Amino acid sequence: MRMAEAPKGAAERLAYLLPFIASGPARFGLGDLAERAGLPQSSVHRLLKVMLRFGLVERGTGQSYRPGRELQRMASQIVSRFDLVRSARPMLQQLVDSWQETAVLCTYSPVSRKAIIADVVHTPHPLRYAVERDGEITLPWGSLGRAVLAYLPRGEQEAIIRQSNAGPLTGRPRSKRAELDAALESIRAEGVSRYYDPQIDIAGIAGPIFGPEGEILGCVGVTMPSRRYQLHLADDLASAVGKVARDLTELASMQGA
Amino acid sequence: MRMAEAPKGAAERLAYLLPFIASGPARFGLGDLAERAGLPQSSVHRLLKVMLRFGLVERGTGQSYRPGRELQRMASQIVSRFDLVRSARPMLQQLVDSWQETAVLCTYSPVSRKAIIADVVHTPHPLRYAVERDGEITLPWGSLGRAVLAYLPRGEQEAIIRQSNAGPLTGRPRSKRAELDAALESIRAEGVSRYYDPQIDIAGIAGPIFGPEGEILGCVGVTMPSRRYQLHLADDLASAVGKVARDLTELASMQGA
DNA sequence: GAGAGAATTCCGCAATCTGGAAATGTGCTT
DNA sequence: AAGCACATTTCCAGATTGCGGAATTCTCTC
Repeated sequence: MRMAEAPKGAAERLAYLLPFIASGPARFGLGDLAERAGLPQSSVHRLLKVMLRFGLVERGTGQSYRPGRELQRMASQIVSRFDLVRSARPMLQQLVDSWQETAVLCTYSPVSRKAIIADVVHTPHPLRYAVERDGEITLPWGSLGRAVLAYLPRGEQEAIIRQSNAGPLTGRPRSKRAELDAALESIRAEGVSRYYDPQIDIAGIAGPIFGPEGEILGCVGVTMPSRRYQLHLADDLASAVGKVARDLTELASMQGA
Repeated sequence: MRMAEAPKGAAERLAYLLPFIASGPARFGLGDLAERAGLPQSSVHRLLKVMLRFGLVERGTGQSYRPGRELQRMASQIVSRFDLVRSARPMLQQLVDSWQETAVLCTYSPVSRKAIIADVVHTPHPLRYAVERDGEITLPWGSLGRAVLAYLPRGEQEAIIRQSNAGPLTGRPRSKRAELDAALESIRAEGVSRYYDPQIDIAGIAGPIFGPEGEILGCVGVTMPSRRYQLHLADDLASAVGKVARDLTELASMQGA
């Protein structure tokens, strides 16, 4: 969907294709992949031959490819050391049980410079937002995005802010830079990101999750309509969310992450 | 550890390095990786720069690299569709509860042409074999290996048998080819692999697990000292193991695997 | 602050990659 | 069965990109 992207060089292109395969359908054709990736078929075919040899893809029935068992194996191996999603599940559930609001886990994707919704436990309330797994979250908006943005290295922050200003309008004027900086600073000060915007009727609280070397992995948070936000004891909710985030950070540091 | 392996070309080398990173330590140096992979440092460095750009690796504190968040993310995504290891866990536990013998889950790695122990639940008996996660299993021996080998395409079977004959001695003469073929045939006939060798005091029963397109993913099985094997009602055990294997196959087909 | 070891850059040669187009293969329809 | 449409695979010549030993720079350690 993005344009003006066409990595040069075999290694770059292989790395570039990997996510298309990992997140693509269980069966796909050469043409599909070439189109999705925006690369010439003959080039994709050459790379696919390499991946075939290394088990990253395999041939399916008829003329089709599928993600390879070696890829599966590697994925299991990586995840088996530390599975953030699995570790977080019961905690999300716990948050929903206690507060009756939707709990979300996001992981940060350094490449797309977005946070991706890795897991959700929905509120029992009938009024709730359509938060779905694998959804993308742009970092400068909302409690979830900002909980991540606040802890990114300065340079990356800059790039993201510039990029999302240039990006498509989101229905409201971009917040002023100074305002955003202040918000990020206060997130770092409190260790929890709060967001409350009655105009678009959304509110939330989120806490950052770090890896063993202090790099930000993602965040946990709860989101709700801003009207319901007012009914909660926000500070209690914030400390509950903060605790979950810290617990996950600790887990990530202990296990290999 | 293997020699005479040095993939030519950037794409091949990138694919070649991936598993070293995925299964390597949480922190590693350029030199480490270069040595483990048997490639010149400058080449590895060039590839690492590419991976860096794609988030497959990241810089750690000081001079070190670590597996990247993009790699984690992809792994989670792949695993979230269908996690054989997670699905199998309760079934392994169940087998151990019922039979008091060590239950094992293996996944087949097409590249190394071996099965890899993905999970184990140990028997409560004090006398048990040292079966450990991530351990490698050569296919021509044992119930586990053969449960996989029996369902591999003919060509791959040939390669594996030839390769392991040429390989290091394993303490006993290689079984005759005709004998092995007969064993594999009977495994296919029964749908379960039985192995019983009083000489080295080991026995086991294993069943194959298939993916959505009929490709073999791995196997589940129980292993034990051959003396204990005689005490069990082998047919009941075999049907229990077979059921677990079929259930996992069905799960793998329903979910995206 | 000096030294050891690691990571990074350099550079000329050439092997590997590139992509349009042609050839081959596969599955579906008549 | 035969033919058709579409997807995959091969081909090719030009040149971009990869290659790796050696020199340089950087970073921890003592």
